[in-house]
Amino acid sequence: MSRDRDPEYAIIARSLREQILRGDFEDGRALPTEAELSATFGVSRQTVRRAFQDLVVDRLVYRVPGRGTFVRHDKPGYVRQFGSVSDLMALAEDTTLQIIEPLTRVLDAGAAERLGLSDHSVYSVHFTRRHDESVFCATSVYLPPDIGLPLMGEPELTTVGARSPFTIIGRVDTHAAIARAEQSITAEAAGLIIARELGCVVGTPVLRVDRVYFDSSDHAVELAISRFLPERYTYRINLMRSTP
Amino acid sequence: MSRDRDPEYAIIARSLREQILRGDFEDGRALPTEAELSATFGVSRQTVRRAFQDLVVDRLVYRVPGRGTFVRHDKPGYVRQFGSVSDLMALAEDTTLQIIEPLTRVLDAGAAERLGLSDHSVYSVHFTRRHDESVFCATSVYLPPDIGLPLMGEPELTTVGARSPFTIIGRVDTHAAIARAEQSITAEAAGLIIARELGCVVGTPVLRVDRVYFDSSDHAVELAISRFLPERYTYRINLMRSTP
DNA sequence: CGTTATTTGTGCGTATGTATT
DNA sequence: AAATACATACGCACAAATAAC
Repeated sequence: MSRDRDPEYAIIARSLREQILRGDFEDGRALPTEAELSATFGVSRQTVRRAFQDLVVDRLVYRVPGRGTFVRHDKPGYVRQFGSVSDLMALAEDTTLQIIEPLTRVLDAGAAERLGLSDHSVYSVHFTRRHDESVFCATSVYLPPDIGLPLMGEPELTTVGARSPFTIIGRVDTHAAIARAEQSITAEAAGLIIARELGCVVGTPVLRVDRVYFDSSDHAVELAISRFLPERYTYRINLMRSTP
Repeated sequence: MSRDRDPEYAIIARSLREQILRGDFEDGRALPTEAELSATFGVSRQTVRRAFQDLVVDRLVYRVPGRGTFVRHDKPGYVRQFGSVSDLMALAEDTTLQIIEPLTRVLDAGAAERLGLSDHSVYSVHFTRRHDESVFCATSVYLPPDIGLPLMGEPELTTVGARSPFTIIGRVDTHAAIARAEQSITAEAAGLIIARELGCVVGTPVLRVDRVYFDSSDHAVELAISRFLPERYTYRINLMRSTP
């Protein structure tokens, strides 16, 4: 009956996710059992199990046969795995971006140098990123003029407050194919601006990820500096010993 | 090789994983369909779907309704030159390790769970790591009993204050060859103990890296939790779009 | 000590929907 | 239009782990 494009299990998963994030099961109490949820939502037990799968993959809960389902005591959050450039672009799949400072031309010697530009003129845009309606990341993007100028026509980038489900690097990739990226990861204390945007206290540790993207001619086409809230985000990588 | 304790879907998943890593589906060819695998393995289509779930979660394949199942061409393995298991082992080349708490048997439910152990008994050792005589990292290592017990004979691990130029994972690798590792990175505030060991103020942001190493049978053989001083250490990775 | 009830895990069969070819 | 292939959803049965008695 419901015009919901979301399948049943996704609705159940979202409902449970909200309750968990609200702290309804904080004291080690178990979540409702499969049988209970199946009754209250009026679906089969298999559908409830399908909903729990998502929560387990997100490391939001763990399940023990014979006992029940429990929220993880260690901070869960949004986990993404970035092992390749495509993984970075796939970020748009389940997150939305909201413009804080629209795309404009600015003078920034540091950013220009990291982009390998002789001039100090770069195009910059600043935005936050959400998953499940909560902000987990604030990002500043710097682009060389030849990449940034054509993007000035995109209302998603030039309108303050605009929300859209895409990645800057996805747009850049249509102009200049990305071949590789250099990435460095460190920890730092949240400053005044970042703390306000992420909704945390000044001085809170945040994860800082700097990425420089290069096209096939090995010219830098984007510098992205992101600050992540650690309790809402974990950076995950799989490492292999050898290639197939 | 396959143990009868493993469920059917795990056997199918392992079989597919081996074929994928061997490169059987490299040229964009689709994997066998659910119906085909269900016939060849003599199981229901649901069981095949359950096997594919694991591969999708591991981002080894992606599935397209109406088309089929395909291996991701940008697997983590492609970044091996820059962020691989061997890189982690090479850490010993220019750093030294100093034992803070020697290798002992402890009860730790959390560590045991992450190692996939049914029992809570694990072997644990805690140490700092130096580069150029200054500490940049404090690490806690947890090992399953069958790996940890044989290491109790190593004086470098059981003597408080002992300094030596090696990595735990290097030792573990001689007992059980490491095939892959899962790594998650986040930021946190230094607690009392970590702050003292790293020589920083309590509350300072530190980079926390959790790694779980797996052998060729996909059994966890080591959990290492490291805290890095951001001003002395930055984590760098190069990401590639495709193979060079 | 075993017994029993509860809860999750595995596996099967079926039906229907949706996207692709 | 038809066939193919994955997605969702229901039903059922039994196994295994846990906890309470």
